[in-house]
Amino acid sequence: MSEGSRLPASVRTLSVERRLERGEVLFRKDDTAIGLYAVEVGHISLCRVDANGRETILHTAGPGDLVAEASLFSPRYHCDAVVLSDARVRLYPKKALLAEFKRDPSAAEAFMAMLARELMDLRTRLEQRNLRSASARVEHHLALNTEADGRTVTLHGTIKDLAAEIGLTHEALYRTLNKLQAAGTIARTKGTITLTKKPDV
Amino acid sequence: MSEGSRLPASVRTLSVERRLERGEVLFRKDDTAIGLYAVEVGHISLCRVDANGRETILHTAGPGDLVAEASLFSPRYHCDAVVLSDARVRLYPKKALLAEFKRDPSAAEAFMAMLARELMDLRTRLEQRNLRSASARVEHHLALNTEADGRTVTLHGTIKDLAAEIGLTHEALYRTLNKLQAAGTIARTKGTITLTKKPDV
DNA sequence: CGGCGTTTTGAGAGAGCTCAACATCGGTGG
DNA sequence: CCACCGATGTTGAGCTCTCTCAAAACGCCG
Repeated sequence: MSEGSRLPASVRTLSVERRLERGEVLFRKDDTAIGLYAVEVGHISLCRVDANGRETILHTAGPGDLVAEASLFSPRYHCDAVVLSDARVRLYPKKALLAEFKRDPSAAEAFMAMLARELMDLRTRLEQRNLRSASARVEHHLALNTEADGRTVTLHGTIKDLAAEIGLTHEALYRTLNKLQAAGTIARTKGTITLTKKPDV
Repeated sequence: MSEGSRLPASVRTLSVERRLERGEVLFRKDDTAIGLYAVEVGHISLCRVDANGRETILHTAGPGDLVAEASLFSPRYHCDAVVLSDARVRLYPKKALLAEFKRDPSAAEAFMAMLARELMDLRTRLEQRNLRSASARVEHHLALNTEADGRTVTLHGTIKDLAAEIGLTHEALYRTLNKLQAAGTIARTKGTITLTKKPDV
């Protein structure tokens, strides 16, 4: 889902690996919060069950994502965490983490920085979702994901993955890429997309 | 835009108010990062300009939103901040903020907690945007914004505001609310929407 | 009463989703 | 080496849903 900004190495030693099968429950709402998790493999669904018993998904976390950061500052979890597909996660016990933060302020700062960076990223993604047309979304994504040269975008997964990331069906994405290519906005090679310089009207 | 989780009171005294008119620039990419801003009135647009000179909007911050939290951990800003509509913002100088965090770890913790909470909120919002149908979005929003009773949702602005918040046109929202009401899913009064108990099939 | 913004309803069109079929590419095993 | 298989990539056609543009009813305030 996300590229996964790593937790500082100093706190990684405090973590515990855990493997889970689909359907298992990582934690439930109102369970005592023992820490946050980093998803390494698989998917975890965070959801809440309403008065009618229907569940509402808050978020689906994939490899590289953190789960329940807020549990660090709360005695209990605020939603259920269910394993969607066989997963490997890493538990960072909150006690150890908070102690480490107190012991080493730079670790705390690194964690804050990580949260802040992820916030930025999410806001940008949300902004992207406000764009309705497929081409606008694609261009938005491309414009913000170029290499240093400002024109080349390296694809890190399949086109289907990209489609999911930007909230389009893969068919729509294929067609949009074709249109953009035909229009001369982009050029494609095996694993990259290049933005071609547009004349300034 | 958001409800606006406040910064801890202890750091508020470190802040400086500033008023800006539409079109003014709060900061530019690569400017020295002097701190983060809290938007109190108006809107700030965060954007980046690509190689072709076209700007891409990363985020639009409104009252209650923080801007450039990541600047705390970076020597320079990473995008432009332009005033969209006459605004009042509050600058929290990073030096003072970081010093305060070091002096009082609980302030640091409170800040972290705030970031974590906002992350949760944003992820949920992004999840909501993955729902394509208007009714699904509305129900998602309602299910997650009930009062303690789990059934009543208090509207804090106009319906138009709500429409913008969940990413629909106001027309679509009106029609959807009508449908849900006709279907018996919700009931409406002046400033509230109530979820009516659904029979469990 | 007149004006302004919200609420509401109507009609039409476009864009992406859905379903479906087919091509392509790697990997696997006979 | 070739047949097979699954997943990705690609294209087609129809449909639904929301957006857009328009207009009218409503409520609030000066």
